[in-house]
Amino acid sequence: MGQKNPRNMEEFAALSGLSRPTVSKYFNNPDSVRATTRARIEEALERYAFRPNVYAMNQNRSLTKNIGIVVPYLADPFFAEMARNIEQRCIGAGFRPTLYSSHGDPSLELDILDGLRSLKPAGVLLAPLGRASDRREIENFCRDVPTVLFDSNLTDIGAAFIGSDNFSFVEQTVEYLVRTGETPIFFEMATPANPNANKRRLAYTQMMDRLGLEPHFIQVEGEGWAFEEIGRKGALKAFGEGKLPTNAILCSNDRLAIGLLSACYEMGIRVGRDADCRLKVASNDDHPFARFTCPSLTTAAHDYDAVSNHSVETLFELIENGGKFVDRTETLFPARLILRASA
Amino acid sequence: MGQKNPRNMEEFAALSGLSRPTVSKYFNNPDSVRATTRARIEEALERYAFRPNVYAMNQNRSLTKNIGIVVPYLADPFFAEMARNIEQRCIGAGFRPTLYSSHGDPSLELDILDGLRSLKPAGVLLAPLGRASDRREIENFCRDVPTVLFDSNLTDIGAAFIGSDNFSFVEQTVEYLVRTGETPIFFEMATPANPNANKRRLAYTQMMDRLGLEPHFIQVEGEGWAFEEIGRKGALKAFGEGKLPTNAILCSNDRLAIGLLSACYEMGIRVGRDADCRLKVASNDDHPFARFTCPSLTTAAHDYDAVSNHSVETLFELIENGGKFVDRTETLFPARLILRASA
DNA sequence: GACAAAAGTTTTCGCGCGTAAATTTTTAAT
DNA sequence: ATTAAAAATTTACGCGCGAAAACTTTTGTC
Repeated sequence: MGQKNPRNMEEFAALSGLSRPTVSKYFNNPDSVRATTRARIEEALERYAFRPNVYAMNQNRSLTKNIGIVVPYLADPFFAEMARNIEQRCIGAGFRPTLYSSHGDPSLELDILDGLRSLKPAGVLLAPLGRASDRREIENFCRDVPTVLFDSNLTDIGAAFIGSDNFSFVEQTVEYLVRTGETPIFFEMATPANPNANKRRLAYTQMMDRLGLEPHFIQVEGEGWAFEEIGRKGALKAFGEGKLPTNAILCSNDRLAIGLLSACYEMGIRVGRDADCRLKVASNDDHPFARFTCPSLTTAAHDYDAVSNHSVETLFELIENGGKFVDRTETLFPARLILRASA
Repeated sequence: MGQKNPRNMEEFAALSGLSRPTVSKYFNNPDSVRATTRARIEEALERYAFRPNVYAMNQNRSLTKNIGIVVPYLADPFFAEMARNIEQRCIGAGFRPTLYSSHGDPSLELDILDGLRSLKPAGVLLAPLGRASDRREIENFCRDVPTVLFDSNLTDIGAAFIGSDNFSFVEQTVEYLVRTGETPIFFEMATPANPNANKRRLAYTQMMDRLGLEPHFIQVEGEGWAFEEIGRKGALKAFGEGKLPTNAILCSNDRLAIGLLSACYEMGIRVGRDADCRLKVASNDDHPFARFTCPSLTTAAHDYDAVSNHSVETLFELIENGGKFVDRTETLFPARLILRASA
């Protein structure tokens, strides 16, 4: 303890009785030095507090051990959960993940990618904003930096896409509602920010067609990412305009449903399966808060783990593959229906 | 467009007709070069895509322009919102913020600080886990890196603390409930992770004492950060055990309240101000979802903006002051009572 | 218009490390 | 034990920039 900590790798190497490049090799890959050498270094690491200078390390490397994770809206616990999962796996694989949120702002999304570029990351996991994203710029970015898209697809951009199978979501929720004797009305934003929303609308139309039922829509106004408020306002308006054509609503996503359920409560509309309930509500996503709505929300759940695992695995493959895949793959995971009290 | 982009500052300087160090000065502070020089550089920047190498830049600097933001649990939208606010202000001031979440894990919290250390940040904004945090290690970190604590205080650690005045929260909610003729029972976790929770308990006891009322507690079991589920389970248990001593509950925080309200709904206990309601519920925080609970939640709101602004401003002062303050200050912002339907 | 002070620019050096090439040591097979 | 091959280590060099010191130009004053 009387010793002074080494100021750089040279000094540290001297203290371990080795040359600096040997120590350098160790830090880049501990298995690349002999076991006896490794032991000496690790012993020295216990005695002295030394960490290689990150900046000097990365200066002469074309690729660092950094991984960028970009999500569209971190205030949505769905993305926070995804990010957590992904972060852990990156750390486990010896990478340094850094999390960024576009906060719903396309120009911020580009700024983040711009900043990421100068960090020379080994790879990037990007959940784009969707419709609002600047396709052109993101495409440019993906050309330079190995990037895997997740959650929200931009056709032909990025080395691969991993997400959820929107058809499977709507298929299961529609089928369930119809099986219980209801005809679901599709509740969504008129101009959704996210491409998944469009796929869900399409899936609803197809499902209703297949089942020989007439599709109904409630398309609410609103821009941005404050979905709960948009859902609440839209529901209040829709309920105020008169009787609904049927007694069941299928929300495009859980955050809209949270708003809609709060509107129902406000207006005294009982929701659920009981005989005295005027309305059944189901939704899609299995948002972390879906089990705490009133009533708790019947919804089609993302396979969080599968999507985040497969995204990370795909990025690792991409990195090992030198940043390029011969073919761009799209992997979709099916939903799992979660029955709760709302339908 | 036929030109090739410069590979380094040397080449870029040549293209602008200047020497490299002049350009270097510009990048460190555009105002440190003459207006005519600045114009020439900025003109060249338009023509060629050049960004100084981040790693070479920071290698010889004792302090970078990085700022670390560490929150305890990012899946809580409260922290996501705070982080967003703070991020924006840092960017506006020319810093590079990076966001980290401890995900409720003390060892991860230390890992983050450890990683942050090697990034040589100009400063760090840290919202610690609280009770679970490793005080000793965080204290060490704060000795080496200019750090401002926010949201959750660790006595005498960090250069300053900025948070909310827990007494003001409970004072207002208790006073309101009592004014409306109710005697609030304090609903909280038996062993809360967060120091704010202890302060709120104390404030409740003091308030009840001051008002000459008998304090009542419901202290629910549970560890970790899944507060909604803890609140829900605890409420189901408490309601199942028989009649409550009074008809009003004050939750220690909104996330517990969200769980409690979902339990009320499940058990058919009507909550709110109406005559047919058996229970009034108020809470503290004004969580982003508090307006969407059923009924919407009466709660004491954090002054999000004030806390995040003042945290950032304090950090900037600290940085300008060379990383040290002569005195450690603690700044607390009062709450603002938000009346909604639940009480 | 002369001259000192201030501001801006260039010269020079070194930071801490990665990495290719040269050298040494270890391993394994004869 | 001998020796070639493999693995580990050392030598030597350069990356892209920051920053102090030396030098030059601009600014302001009388």
